[in-house]
Amino acid sequence: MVEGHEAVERLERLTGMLRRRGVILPAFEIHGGAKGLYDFGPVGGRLRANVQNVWRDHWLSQGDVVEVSCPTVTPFAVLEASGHVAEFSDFMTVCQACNEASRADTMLEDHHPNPDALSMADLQALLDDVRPSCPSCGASEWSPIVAENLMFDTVIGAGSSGRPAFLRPETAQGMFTTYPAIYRHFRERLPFGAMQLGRGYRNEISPRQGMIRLREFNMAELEYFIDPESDVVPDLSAWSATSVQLVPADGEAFEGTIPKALADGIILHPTVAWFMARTYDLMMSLGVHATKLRFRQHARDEMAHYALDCWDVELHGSYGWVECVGIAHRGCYDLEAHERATGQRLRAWRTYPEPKIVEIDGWTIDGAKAGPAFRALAGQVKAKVETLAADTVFPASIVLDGGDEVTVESEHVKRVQRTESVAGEWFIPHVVEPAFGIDRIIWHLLDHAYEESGAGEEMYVRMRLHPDVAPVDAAVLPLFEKEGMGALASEIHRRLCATRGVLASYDGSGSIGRRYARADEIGVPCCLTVDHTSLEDGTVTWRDRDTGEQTRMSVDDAVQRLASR
RNA sequence: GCGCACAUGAUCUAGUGGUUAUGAUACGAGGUUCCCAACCUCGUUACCCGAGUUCGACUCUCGGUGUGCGCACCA
Repeated sequence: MVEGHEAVERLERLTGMLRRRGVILPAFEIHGGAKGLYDFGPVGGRLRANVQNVWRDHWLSQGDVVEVSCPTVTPFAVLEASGHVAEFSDFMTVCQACNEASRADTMLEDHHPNPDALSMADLQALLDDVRPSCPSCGASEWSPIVAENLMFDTVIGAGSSGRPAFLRPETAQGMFTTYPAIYRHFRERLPFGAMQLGRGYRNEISPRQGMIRLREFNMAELEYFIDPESDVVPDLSAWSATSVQLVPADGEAFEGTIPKALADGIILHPTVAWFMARTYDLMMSLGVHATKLRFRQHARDEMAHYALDCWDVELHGSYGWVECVGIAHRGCYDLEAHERATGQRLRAWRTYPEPKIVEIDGWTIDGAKAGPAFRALAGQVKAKVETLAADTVFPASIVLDGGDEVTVESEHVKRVQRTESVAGEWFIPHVVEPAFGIDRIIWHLLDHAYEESGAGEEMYVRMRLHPDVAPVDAAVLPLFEKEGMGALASEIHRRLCATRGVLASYDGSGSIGRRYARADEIGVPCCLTVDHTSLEDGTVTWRDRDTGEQTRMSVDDAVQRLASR
């Protein structure tokens, strides 16, 4: 996956540095480590927090989005309703000849219209019956099927009273299950969004590629609920000059603007286009390189069956193009699924522009007469009668669902004639979901920002992180730790750290050049150096990470500048 | 999950069935230095875990764990 010898070495130097400096490191290493689990260390912790804050502020700025936080432990029934129990299970079988593991349903596709939907027992029976040949060696002796569930399972409560549960594989379900509260919060008016930053869990068969495939990961999802019949179109004019790389499901990759791709029918839905555009802005404000970002549309057969359109944001880095964001139009799938499973109403009310006048003209039963006449069948008779046309002549013979035929006399029925005014209707909102893999994004921020210059012993490393996400805002460096310069620098350091939103580090060891280098390596955007002049007039030099340029300014100005960023 | 390879200070690495296990960088203390990994002195830190073979294992064998790569998997 990693291409080229030089790229592999760069990747090794980068990951080595991230470990050494406490940015990202394997978790539980003193116990031997655990696959697919990573720590954000003393430097990485704030990097992650900064990325999450930029993400949070970006979406909250829309004004119609709220943040919620739901449990990671999720009852079985929730994920059964959402389809995850079925979707996240693969039925594996192992070839007895060559030990190659294969998915049973994949091998049986030619023998059943939809083997993916079969129960484990039925699939086993079909496998025994068909005995497909192994795609690897051609033999056809298979081990019994084993269910591989990609979700971590657990139990809520102890002993026999415990309810089966999973650690959530995505945060989205929490937004769907809490939909009624969100709907109420927004005074029952679409569109609106709910978002959540949190952890998700997938018991991956084989975590690989460092931070790219994790078993526990940080994700951030936004569920934007819309009225499918609304003709309000988001204003995309702000992006009419922003060219992005687009890879449509059919056709060649090209560069173009999002509004044009929508107008040309390549992007299928205006709200999807809106979130693509907003996501592009977010990626830029995090420091992603525009040339290393592309939108790739899912092919029809790649999309979940309910999705109406889906675009991934892929970022390019040491592992090639990696899916980091998915922007999916999920239709009404999720709310409908939970509604079906619970019987709760997960809908929104749509008021018609004009109330609809409905003429009701038909029949119903006269309970006092029909009840005694039909006794146990009265309910069924009522249902049937209410479907009869207004011009039905009684007595009439009708056939009930059970096959019984009854004769309904005119005394059993009453004419119903009235005019009703219907103000609106309930409908299931559609959902557009941008879902972000925070760890993957952070990885690419680091990968894009990491810059080496020189070679061998002379190599110099600079992490050109965006100042909004840089783990440390400023380094305070006394030129020498004597004659009061150290004390003054310590004072400035404390003052900066006491300033809301600012984190500074103090470094007094080694030559000044070495300390600049240490700061550059983890991407500290500026260094404030205290020298002899500082002792005289209270100024410091502000050194810019990227240019190395120094500006002399008062301590107050420097603090002010950092605080207002 | 299968196969191949690898595992030595904080990092990168040398090396050995037998005394005190290399080197560099980094880190710490001191000195020097008026701004970009300089220099001098001193110092701290390591053979992944567990069993086995052996008088003796960091070294050999097996198992585990982790890492990389290939296959499979990836809502």
